Amino acid sequence: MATIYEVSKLAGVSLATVSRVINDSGRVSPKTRDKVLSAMRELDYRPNTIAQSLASNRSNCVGILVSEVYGPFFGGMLSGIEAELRSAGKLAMFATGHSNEAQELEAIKFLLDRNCDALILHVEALSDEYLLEQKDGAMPFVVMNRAVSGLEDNCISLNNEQGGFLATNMLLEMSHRDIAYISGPLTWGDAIARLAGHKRALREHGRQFDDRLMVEGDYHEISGSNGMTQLLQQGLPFTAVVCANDEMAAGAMDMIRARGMSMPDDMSIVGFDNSPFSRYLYPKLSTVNFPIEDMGRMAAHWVLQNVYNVNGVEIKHVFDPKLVERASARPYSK
Amino acid sequence: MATIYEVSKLAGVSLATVSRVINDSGRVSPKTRDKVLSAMRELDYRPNTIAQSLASNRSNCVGILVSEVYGPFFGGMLSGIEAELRSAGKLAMFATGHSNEAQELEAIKFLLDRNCDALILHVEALSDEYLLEQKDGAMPFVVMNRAVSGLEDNCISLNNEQGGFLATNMLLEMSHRDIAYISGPLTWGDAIARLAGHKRALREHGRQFDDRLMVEGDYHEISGSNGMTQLLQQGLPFTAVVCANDEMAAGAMDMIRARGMSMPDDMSIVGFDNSPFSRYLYPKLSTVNFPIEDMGRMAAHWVLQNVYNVNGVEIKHVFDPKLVERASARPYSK
DNA sequence: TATTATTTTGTAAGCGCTTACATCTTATCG
DNA sequence: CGATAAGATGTAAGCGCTTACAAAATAATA
Repeated sequence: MATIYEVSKLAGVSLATVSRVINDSGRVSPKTRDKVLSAMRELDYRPNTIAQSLASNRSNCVGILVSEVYGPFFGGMLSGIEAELRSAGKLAMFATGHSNEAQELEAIKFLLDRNCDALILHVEALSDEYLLEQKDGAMPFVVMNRAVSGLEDNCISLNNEQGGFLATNMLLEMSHRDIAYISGPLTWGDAIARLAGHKRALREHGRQFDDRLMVEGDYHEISGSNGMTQLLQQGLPFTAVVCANDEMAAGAMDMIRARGMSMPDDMSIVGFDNSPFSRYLYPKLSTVNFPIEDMGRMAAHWVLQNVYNVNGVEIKHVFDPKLVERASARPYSK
Repeated sequence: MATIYEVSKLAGVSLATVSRVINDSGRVSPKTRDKVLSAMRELDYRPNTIAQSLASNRSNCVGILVSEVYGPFFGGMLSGIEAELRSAGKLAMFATGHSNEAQELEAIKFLLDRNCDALILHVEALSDEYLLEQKDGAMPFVVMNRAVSGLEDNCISLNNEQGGFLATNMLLEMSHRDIAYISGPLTWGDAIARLAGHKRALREHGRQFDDRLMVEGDYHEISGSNGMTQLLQQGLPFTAVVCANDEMAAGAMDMIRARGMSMPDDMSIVGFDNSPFSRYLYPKLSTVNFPIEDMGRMAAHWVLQNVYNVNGVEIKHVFDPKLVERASARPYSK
């Protein structure tokens, strides 16, 4: 592999000049630039990025920490981030934290050691305090999917409360009166917010929230079917259920069917996330859209602007969810 | 950030000695090692990986090229690779090729420029010839999901033919006689192999393959429903259909239902891939398992063994698919 | 045209590490 | 106990770039 030295020799100029044309920095006369450019072409020269990083203290890499690389959610996020970064010539490297504090910390260290220029974090176990402490540290970072107060400028999140509201509100406007709710783990902020939105919708429609019509799941399919069983066994009447994510909705639907009920006739159901598979379900699931890919792109923009000084769109910190109406919910008629 | 120089000063030894304890290379007396170790601890020293790479000509990064980072397939693959690499202290960096030759080539260059130590490629547009040419190049690489002849040692793939066979064979053994097939794009090797397996099953059961009962899709949902429509409109009788992937199966199921038929009573259906969502479908989809995560891990092992000399399990180049029997197919009874 | 400002180019000192080689210690053995 | 081998440590030359700073070339101005 040719080095900058060989290029400089072939072009008959100094190292510095070659470096200048590579980085398009400083002034170089058109004539010299051409000489250098053609020398580079002739030698098929490609700068050694490692050496560049060492000398410039810039790696052009951004580290991405996700809980899992698996699943539609993270897939969408990575996809958005990578596309955006890539088109700016930056590299994405990733590590996983598995929603576990020790692993998240270790992954951050791992990425830090790699001399990333910035971090995009989707962390679930790390505390707000920890994140706050890093705010003025050396490493710029964005946090996805959380709205940490005092750290608004670094966060990109969804208005989960509004999403929860939209789901229940739709059902209410369809004249459903008794609406059950299968929540996500209430140790997580997004689950809390979604539930809060559900309650607000109830309140605004003059309905009272009934504890017994709510069960806490863990965002996995099985907790959706278990939750549904529990709800059904109580014998309390309800004609619709909102699930805090699509996985649990899938589980719930399975159970509803197993009980011999049909959807949406006997039971309306709405999910949350608008996962790719939600439209494969039967009936096609009405759900709340989570624009995770757009949010990923936005995170990448944040980095591009704040770290690499490329200016682009204005950063949007809080995204709004939208309802996706399909076939799993329909107006209630006695 | 402390540098190796400060460590050496604090420990009262030379740079070389510190480097030796960092890399656990060469001989260092226990006493000195302790001194160095505690100096490192005291300074919270962490080696600068960029500098290490430059000096040692090793980056400890492996580049991963996938078509998309989206979707269950690539998600599983990345997940497997990352987990394995990570536990060996190696970094995964990725880029996307979008099944497009120019983009795949560019992504490879991008990764190459990043001084990866090896590449894991999931490429669809690049020709066998191109891959063959790279075989003895400077950059070690594994290719996923293809079995290029002459490059067996670098490939990790699924026995797609066998998968296609299993799907159709199951149906045949359930006494179905007329089985339709919705194929993937026949420009791709895996689609061709799956279809070949289908034909073999037919043959082994003394049935003749009928052109009219086969349509070519593109692996997306919509082509599954379109394909199904086409199949149904011909008026030829058939009681089961196998789809070359689960997405198309989802589309086909939708159409079957839209036509007022019910599954598996009026029509049996089997998919391919065992995507996570396949068990959310109704009825739960019988399908052929694609152990993509295991294959990802294996690719990582290949790299670990061939590039980093860490020895582990024996490399398995061709994986066998397994049938996952669920509810969407049942024995035929007139 | 001499003088000064401006643009273009070169020089050389790192960036933080690895590693061949040289040097100095300590153990081994006749 | 001296010679020799083996073990421990140090010296210094890079790895391929960037970037102050200095120097040279060119343009602008009086």
